[in-house]
Amino acid sequence: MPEAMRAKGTLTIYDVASRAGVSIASVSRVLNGQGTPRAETREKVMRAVQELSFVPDGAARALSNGLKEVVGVVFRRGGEQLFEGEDESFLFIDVINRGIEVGAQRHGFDLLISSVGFNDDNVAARIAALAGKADGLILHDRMLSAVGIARLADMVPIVTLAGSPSSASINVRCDNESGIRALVQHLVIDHGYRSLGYVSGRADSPDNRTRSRAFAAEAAGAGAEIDTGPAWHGNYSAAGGATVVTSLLDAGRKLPRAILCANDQTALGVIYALAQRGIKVPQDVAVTGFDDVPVARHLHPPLTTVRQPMQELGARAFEALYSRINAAAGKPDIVLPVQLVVRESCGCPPNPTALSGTALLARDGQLR
Amino acid sequence: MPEAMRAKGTLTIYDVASRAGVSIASVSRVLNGQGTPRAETREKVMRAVQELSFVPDGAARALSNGLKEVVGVVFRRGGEQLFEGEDESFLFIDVINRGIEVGAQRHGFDLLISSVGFNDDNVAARIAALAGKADGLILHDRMLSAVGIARLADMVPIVTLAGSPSSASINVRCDNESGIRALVQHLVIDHGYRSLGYVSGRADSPDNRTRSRAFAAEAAGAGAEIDTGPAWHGNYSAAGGATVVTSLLDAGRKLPRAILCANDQTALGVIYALAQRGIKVPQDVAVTGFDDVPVARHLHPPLTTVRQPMQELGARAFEALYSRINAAAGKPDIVLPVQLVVRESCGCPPNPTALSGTALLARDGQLR
DNA sequence: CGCTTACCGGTAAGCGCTTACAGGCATCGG
DNA sequence: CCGATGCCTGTAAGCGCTTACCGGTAAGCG
Repeated sequence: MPEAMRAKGTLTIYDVASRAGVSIASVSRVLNGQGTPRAETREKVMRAVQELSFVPDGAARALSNGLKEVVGVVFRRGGEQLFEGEDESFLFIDVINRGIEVGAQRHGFDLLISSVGFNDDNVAARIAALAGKADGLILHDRMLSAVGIARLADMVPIVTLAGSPSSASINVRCDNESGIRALVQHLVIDHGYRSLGYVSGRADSPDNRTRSRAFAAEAAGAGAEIDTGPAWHGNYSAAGGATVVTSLLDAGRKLPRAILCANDQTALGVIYALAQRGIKVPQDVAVTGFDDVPVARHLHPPLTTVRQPMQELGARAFEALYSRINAAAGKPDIVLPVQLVVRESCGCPPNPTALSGTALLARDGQLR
Repeated sequence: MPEAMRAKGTLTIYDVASRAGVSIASVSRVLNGQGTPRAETREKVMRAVQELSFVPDGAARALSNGLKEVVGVVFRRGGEQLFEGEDESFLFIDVINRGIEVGAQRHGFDLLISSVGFNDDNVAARIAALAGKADGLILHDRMLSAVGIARLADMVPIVTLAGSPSSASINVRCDNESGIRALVQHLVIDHGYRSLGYVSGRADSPDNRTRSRAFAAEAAGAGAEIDTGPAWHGNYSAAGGATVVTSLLDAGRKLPRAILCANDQTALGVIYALAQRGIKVPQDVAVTGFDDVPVARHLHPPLTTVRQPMQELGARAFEALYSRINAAAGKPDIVLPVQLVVRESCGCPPNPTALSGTALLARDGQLR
């Protein structure tokens, strides 16, 4: 395959050196600001670089100094059948990635992106290949088993998002417990709802497990009844949320006064299914989400949820990885605060200052 | 800086070779399926690779065979002040990127992502650095001047999105002319509107120029009056669209019966500003967008617009780049078809089968 | 005026991998 | 039974860059 870039007369540091009339070492030194080149030398080199519009080869550089300045990011891309509006789901991931990128750029790193389909066979192989091209990896939720992560982790530094910390990898997540607590308290104390249900996310998601556990604990603490069981298992998708409601209703079960959902997507489906059956939100049943994805405010009614600082989640993940790449150790479990966002799906009145739909607002500075 | 990954006992092909009791050449051959290694040799190598969980270094590989299997993607990230809901704007770019990635993965390539802020100083330098790490570059709209692109293009293959083709670079765009034509005809012929206005995008955008020109030509052809002038210059943002309407109104100008917007974001702002002044859409003034971003259907009223095949735009951009990387030439100007999406902002009645809000629909297969 | 000291710049050795080339061994034919 | 013919496998060169090391020149000092 060498014919690939050979075709274009690849220019190298040698070309620059000979044009500038100096040695390749000098060129390298000027380009990297090492040593103390004489002003004249520096100028000759710079001129040659300009004239040839030379760009040093990243691969050679990486090979030589053992640093690629690249971080790999791996995530799942959606499944096959989607709810309309579910396109937005990738927004969640994309916003986090944007945050990673912001952090990365501060250190001259770039992001090497690789998504994995839900039924791709060779996930581990693909991730390994990515690892070979990067200095470290950031894995979104549920990409690899714990052992998979462990194995990978002694090849390259690893940071997981919404996973679990391990001896070898760092995890970054938001404060699920506080978010659920705020939600439960708002529903039970402020609204006085006595019965609650929780539509879970995927069973293998640490975030989901934490939220689920926090839900049970908080509800008990607040003295509310909770409705649980396998019928309440969702999978983070809108379709999953809709299915839960539909089958609950078909089984003749009475719904609790308020339903908490594992994430906003699920809430979207729950609200839809409720509407299908003529059940009013929030008059008959209140519904809440988790994440505060951008569509949340466009739903009818606007969704009460918990905002995760998504950009910052990404930025912190990069920072953690970066220090790990530089051999610095750091806390293996990074937890970011969340914020309750009260809209109308919980039963609160419309907030007159925040028009849903197309309001003109300066954006709250989430990060930086 | 060599201490970076040196810290982790970097394992190399030599380690694998000695553990397997063969030469590094054999290891390489097995790993790449070159030559005809004996079954026994292959097995010994594979076992050693497994046991050590060895992953070949991408940089060394790239240096050796002149192919990094990485494409760089560069785009602008939004400015500072945004409309609420404008977050979605990056969805447009992200969907295209997703398309690029799908195409890339088919050939074992990964995406190296780099966004550029609106007032970053050293854009050219950053892009050049990226070029050094990739086999080719895909540039989103308005990243670099024509000469900038030309200079870059004799370093690495370049594909631009929504730009202009040049002797050195390939461009991929959608069929703006047809989209505008469909819109104008729908408004003039189907609805009978006789006066039209066009809120433009940024003046330096080829897409915008094409749309603007097509608008004038089609309107003239259809016998409609058009309202133009500097007051109609927007900039692709919602704020820009709102400003156009507001200043038109403040200047006491009468609005045309229908307003076409350069993109959906602009339409969002136009609809907002109109609502502010108590002007009804579509009863008083019809409004249309361009792009069909996911929020378009959530607006009030749902936005009539032109759908760009965003995923496919990305996929095609990659394919073009890929063949260019392999020295194959190809058409320098790739144009993809668009589709008129009629909703309610043009004055059409609600479509009962397509509920806005949270309808449950299988998604129309845009691409694969 | 000659020697030390500093400062630059050049030479060359790798970084981990692919692959052209050549050598070894076994098999097959004469 | 010996030479020819392949089929594998190993050796080594080189991809483009960084940097340790060393030699040369000029400046500083006695």
